[in-house]
Amino acid sequence: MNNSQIVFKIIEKSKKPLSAYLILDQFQKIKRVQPMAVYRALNKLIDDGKIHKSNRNKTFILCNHSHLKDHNTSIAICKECGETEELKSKLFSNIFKKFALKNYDFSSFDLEVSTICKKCIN
Amino acid sequence: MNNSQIVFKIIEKSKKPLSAYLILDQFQKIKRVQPMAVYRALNKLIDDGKIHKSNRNKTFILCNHSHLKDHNTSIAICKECGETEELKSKLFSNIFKKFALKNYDFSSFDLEVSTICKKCIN
DNA sequence: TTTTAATTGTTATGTTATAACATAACATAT
DNA sequence: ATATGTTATGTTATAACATAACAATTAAAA
Repeated sequence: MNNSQIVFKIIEKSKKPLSAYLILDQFQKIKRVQPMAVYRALNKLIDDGKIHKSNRNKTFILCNHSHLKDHNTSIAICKECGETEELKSKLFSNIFKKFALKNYDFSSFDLEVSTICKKCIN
Repeated sequence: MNNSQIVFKIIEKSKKPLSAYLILDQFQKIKRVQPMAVYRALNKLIDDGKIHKSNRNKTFILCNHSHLKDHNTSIAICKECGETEELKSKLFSNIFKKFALKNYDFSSFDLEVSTICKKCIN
């Protein structure tokens, strides 16, 4: 197993979204590695479309492959607990098509919506 | 002028989205302050709905007040140049109403879409 | 006026991420 | 077999972003 595969496994096994340094902690139980190794593996997995990154929480989550045809990604994040869920990008691409913005091109996008999950709402 | 007002002015004057530490640089031309002072001012401005933060680029931009009634925010960011633009949240709140997700509540959200601006598209 | 709350100052530290340089490991062409 | 290309990995250092914890000051309410 190469580093990317190890990192993928770590993310796959985790119930919670993991930050790069939490992934590093796990990784170091297997092998002595530096942060750079984790970041490189993460970037590769992102390039390969196997994981997504939440910019808000700086965590990395599995891609659920619901967007194989379009390479757009859309995720929801709970502001409270950090839980994430992948959304159907199609909904948004339709909006972007309909209400075109003169300054931006939405043929490829990466959307992140911070909100609150129903467990945390109280 | 208190710190928040100074920070607001700095953001207002800038043509480009500024990171916290770029704001700090500007701030220090006026007064000797530490990063904490900037972050506190920024958080206050965000709480007051006067600015938004881009999680992707870690930059702070003026709120254009197009969302006074709903307190939701939506911004587009160019992956290349970091330019940002505030979008009409209404478009998205409609989607979220229509295609309700069972695990999330979208009565209040904060949406960020990374894409490419037409200047950078080539 | 004194006590309370809010803001600001300061130091230290924590967290996330990349630059820069070097080597290993393996495949393919000469 | 050896040179070359390519991808993955190792390593050190540091840049960039952010908060904790506590002290001092200022503003506002009692």
